[in-house]
Amino acid sequence: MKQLLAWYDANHRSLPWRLNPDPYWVWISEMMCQQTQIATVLPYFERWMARLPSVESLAAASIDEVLALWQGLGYYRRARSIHAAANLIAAQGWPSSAKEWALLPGVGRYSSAAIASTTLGEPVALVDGNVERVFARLTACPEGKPALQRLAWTWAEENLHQPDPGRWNQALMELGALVCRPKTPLCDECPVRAHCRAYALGTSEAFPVASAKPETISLDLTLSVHRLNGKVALVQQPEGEWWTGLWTFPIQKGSPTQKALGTVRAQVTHHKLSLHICLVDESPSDARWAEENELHAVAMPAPIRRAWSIVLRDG
DNA sequence: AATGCGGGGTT
DNA sequence: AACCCAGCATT
Repeated sequence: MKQLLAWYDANHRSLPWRLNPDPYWVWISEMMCQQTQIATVLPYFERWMARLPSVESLAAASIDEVLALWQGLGYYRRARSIHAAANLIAAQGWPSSAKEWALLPGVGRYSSAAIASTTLGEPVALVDGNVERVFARLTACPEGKPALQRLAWTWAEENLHQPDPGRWNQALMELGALVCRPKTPLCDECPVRAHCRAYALGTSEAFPVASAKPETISLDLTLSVHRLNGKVALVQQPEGEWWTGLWTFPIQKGSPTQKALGTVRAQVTHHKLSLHICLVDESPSDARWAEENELHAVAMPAPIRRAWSIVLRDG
């Protein structure tokens, strides 16, 4: 498997946090990259570093500003975790091992290993979606998700390249992202195909074996847009609701009783949301009235922002 | 080990 | 519409 490192050196993407493997940069990048594609993250990362260039500036920022910088990335709890962790780091200093990293909110087994191997050179293995797929094909693993993950972690630990764990981990993930892709893997370009059981069988695309998908749930929600004198009513979603902590128009469960101005559809994990937009005259009881021309600076989920642009166009 | 958490882009 | 993405936390 030594060919992998040479391949990585010659073919890896030049990412900001690789050019500057500072703990702050690597940590933020790992948080943004959770369940999110690299290409999506890049513009958010640049904007973030321009505004919050250090852990001290992050700790001093308001959660509203952090959420606004996060707007559009999804899984907004990550933004809250980062903000909370920044205050811990500002008070206690940087973690000095993967084990310490994993004590911070939002940092689990994968992220702690990624950060520690990259910034500290600590010999800790990791498995993400890429490594899991690489492992599944290399070994033609017939197992579904739970067993596959367990086996992949064991494999990663046994095969960690001790002299340079950070570069090795990056190389495994990069191989999964660029060559050992989910669909149409580029096996002819693979530096380790000589070791690949699925390639030998000619069935690379059959791995990893698909597991049962959760049933999609359809939900109707009514979005009440109250406008008055150039202002609009917003509510901040509480814990336990969709888009916790972000600003939205008042939301009721169910279909509207009046005719909707339009409908915005959004997919949230395995939920399919239909957001019916209704214009309302009377003022809501419990809301913040925001100037319409300041709305762009408010942290709103992407579907809500789409709903607002429909109101501006047709309302 | 299995869910819940509750987004977004790509094909 | 399905699929996947540098997962985490809780049970």
